Amino acid sequence: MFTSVHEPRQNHLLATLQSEEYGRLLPHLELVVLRLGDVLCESGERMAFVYFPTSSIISLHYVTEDGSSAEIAGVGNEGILGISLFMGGDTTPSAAVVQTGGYGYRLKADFMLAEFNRAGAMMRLLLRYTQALITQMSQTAVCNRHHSLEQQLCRWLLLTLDRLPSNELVMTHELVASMLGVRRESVTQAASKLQRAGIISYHRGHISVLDRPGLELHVCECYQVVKEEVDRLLSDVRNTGSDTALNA
Amino acid sequence: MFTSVHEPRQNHLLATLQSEEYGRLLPHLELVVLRLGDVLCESGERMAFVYFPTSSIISLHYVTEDGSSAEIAGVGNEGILGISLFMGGDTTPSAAVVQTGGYGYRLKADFMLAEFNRAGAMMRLLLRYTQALITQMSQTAVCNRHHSLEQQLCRWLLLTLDRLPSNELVMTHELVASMLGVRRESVTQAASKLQRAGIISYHRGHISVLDRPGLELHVCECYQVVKEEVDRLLSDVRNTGSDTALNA
DNA sequence: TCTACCGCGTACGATAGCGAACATTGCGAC
DNA sequence: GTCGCAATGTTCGCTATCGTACGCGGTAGA
Repeated sequence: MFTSVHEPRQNHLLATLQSEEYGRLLPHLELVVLRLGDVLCESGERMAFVYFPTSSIISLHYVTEDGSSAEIAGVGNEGILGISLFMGGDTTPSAAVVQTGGYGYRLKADFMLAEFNRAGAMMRLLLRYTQALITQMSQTAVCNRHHSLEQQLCRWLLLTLDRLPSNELVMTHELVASMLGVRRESVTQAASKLQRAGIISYHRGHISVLDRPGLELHVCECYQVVKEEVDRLLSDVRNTGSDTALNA
Repeated sequence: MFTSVHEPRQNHLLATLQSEEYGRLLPHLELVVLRLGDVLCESGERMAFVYFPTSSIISLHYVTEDGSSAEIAGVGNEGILGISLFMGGDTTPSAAVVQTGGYGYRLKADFMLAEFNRAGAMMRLLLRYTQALITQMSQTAVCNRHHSLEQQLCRWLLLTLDRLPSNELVMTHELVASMLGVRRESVTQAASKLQRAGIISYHRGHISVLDRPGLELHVCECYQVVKEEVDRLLSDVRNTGSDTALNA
């Protein structure tokens, strides 16, 4: 995918850790290749590992009884897959599927849990990330209710773009449709409208964003809400840590 | 509202606590009356208290820029309002409004946080509840995407019913509409259909459920998914607690 | 007792997205 | 090269829900 040097700290959560915690984790972090379509966790299944994406993106997905699907939230280099492990439920009704192929690091679930249970900086960081994920899910619910497919497509493109180093997504209309929970034809319509406007350009499974400011003009508020919450919750981790200070 | 004796343990979270934790909390729990429409937390505001509803229900609500609104999730006697405090973010983009008047107990935020930071049974319980809340939000997103208004109305009625002692809701169509994020007229249509089917009966701000099994026939899978996750996550708290055992 | 407003009923055109069907066109396997 | 399929384009009727408008009865407050 990207032939640059692989480094766990390409994942923002890992990058935020102080050297003490990071040092404990490092020997146990295992580089993995995540291919598009890989199912990292089925609905109701306990994960043996948690994943820290670096150049990949994972989609939290729910499939209804009648076979329709919808993305609940996405996990990229800003986050971690597997929060149910430390939240205590072990499983979730949703599944985890690789939405954009790339790299990531994984960590044995038991090791992750032990680190969480130290109740230190790592725990506080993971909880803040979980709140960011909650915001993402909430906005998905709101957006599904009130905003047009075109707006939702823009939101999805921007959120995906923010997790990638380039402006090109390897992604078919069909796949986008399964993310947004709509028909492929509806995505084609919305996408071709954006293409005619010169905002994006696509061809057989590749989507390029040509005019990012243009995308931001078409998107609904949901994008900004999510982005600002993620920034707020995961940037200034240092000066927050409730009662226990995080000193470097 | 209900003239029975008030007791904090009418809230299921508080009822789950062992005597040690409960004993620490009890002197600080303050009985409060929550009236329909009360705003317990504005969007982006830090709460001074967390709330444990007993006979009341609180709605987590998002209001869009154009004034539309949608419920993200509800909090009743099974839960707690104010998770952002211990998750570390302090605030959320959504607001908290009383959806059904009644009683509840509140606790000073600082005290709650101190208890959470003991990293004991209380913390694990709150995290499990947070995961249940996440499931509720996820299903809201899915349901908004794929299911009909009638199904969503049934889901909402059942989830509300599960949190109340009687089969009567004090609730106008207008209010239900603002919860589901649809027009009042659409709610009237769906509700009158259910009334004609003999499943519910309503009159000027009061909705009675006459045939609960009938409701469950009309509801989508989302209700069961949420209910089962809440039960799973909050019933068998005893035999789970990761590394630290909870012995009575 | 009267009246204003709240809660609900209903109707009508508009529209976004659905479901199904079918056309077109690259690209990869052979 | 060419064959087959994946990816996208396009159309048509359909339905759920919207936006708007207005009617009507019940209930609370003067």
